[in-house]
Amino acid sequence: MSSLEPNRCPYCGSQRLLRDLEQAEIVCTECGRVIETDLMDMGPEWRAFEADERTDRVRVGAPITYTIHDKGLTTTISYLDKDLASANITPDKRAQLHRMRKWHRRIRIYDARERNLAHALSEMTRIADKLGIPKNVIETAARIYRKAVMQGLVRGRSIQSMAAATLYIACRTCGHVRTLDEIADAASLEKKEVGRSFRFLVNEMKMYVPPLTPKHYVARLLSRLRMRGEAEDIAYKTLTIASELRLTSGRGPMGVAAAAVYVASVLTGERKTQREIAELARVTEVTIRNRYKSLVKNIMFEVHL
DNA sequence: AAGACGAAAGTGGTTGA
DNA sequence: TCAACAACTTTCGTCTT
Repeated sequence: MSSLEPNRCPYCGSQRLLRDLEQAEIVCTECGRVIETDLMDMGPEWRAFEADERTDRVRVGAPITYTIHDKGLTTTISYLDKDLASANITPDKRAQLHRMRKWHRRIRIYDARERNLAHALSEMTRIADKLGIPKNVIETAARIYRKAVMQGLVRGRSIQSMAAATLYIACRTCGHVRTLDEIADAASLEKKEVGRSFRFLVNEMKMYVPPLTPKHYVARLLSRLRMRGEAEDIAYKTLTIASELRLTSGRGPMGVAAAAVYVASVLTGERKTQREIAELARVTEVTIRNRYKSLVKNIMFEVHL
């Protein structure tokens, strides 16, 4: 680590080196040359908003401190094609200046993007860790996010909500069932904000995101209620019939799933209260009742116990 | 007393002119 | 941009177990 870092400027021999962690560089204060770039920062992550973040924020993953990466110290190359004495310059020099400006601009855009990406990635990892979302989903999310950045879709929107939305898309496409609620919660964002970003991304990127059906939710509800076997069977059969009868379209899938689970609990005798199910499904009892009513009305339950 | 039921008013988001 | 609209929630009184 520090033994690998130079303590003497290779250009002028000076030992007055400045280790700039913000820029991840070592700079010689004598001749001003940058000696080392892309230093690894071994210190802890500085930003921590909650008590337990302070303890688990260690130097792993991408840095998220570089919100203002250059502290306003960027170089700009004048667009006046004049020299110091305001005299016109040769066509040769003009062309050179033009090239310099071009690359200067490109490099700045490039590392702004990288920084954005790094920030987003750490955000996504944080959310995913909280929810126990597997690695492959995070990677899918990262790919989608990178694409979004390249298409310029992230600019002007909060990185957090875009990161959360991307993660949600990844969950959907990978078949990993998570509600928008859960992800918004873990990201400490408003559901509607994440939802907006989600819809925006899907529209702009013309992605196909497979819809979530009630069946996706049923397994989770059942396992949280510790129900299996027969109840599982009944819930799935109910949903199959319900979707054939078009009772599910236009309805919130969670409400339908909750109702199916309730039906199953009643039919098998391992009765759960509506409130209990409603709480887990994050819908109200009234919604369960309404779905449940239409299920009962439209489906003849032939109970084989 | 807890749970289920249902009416009525309120909420936030979508849609279509 | 605005109003109509559908789905869902909140609230609350009543009925059932």
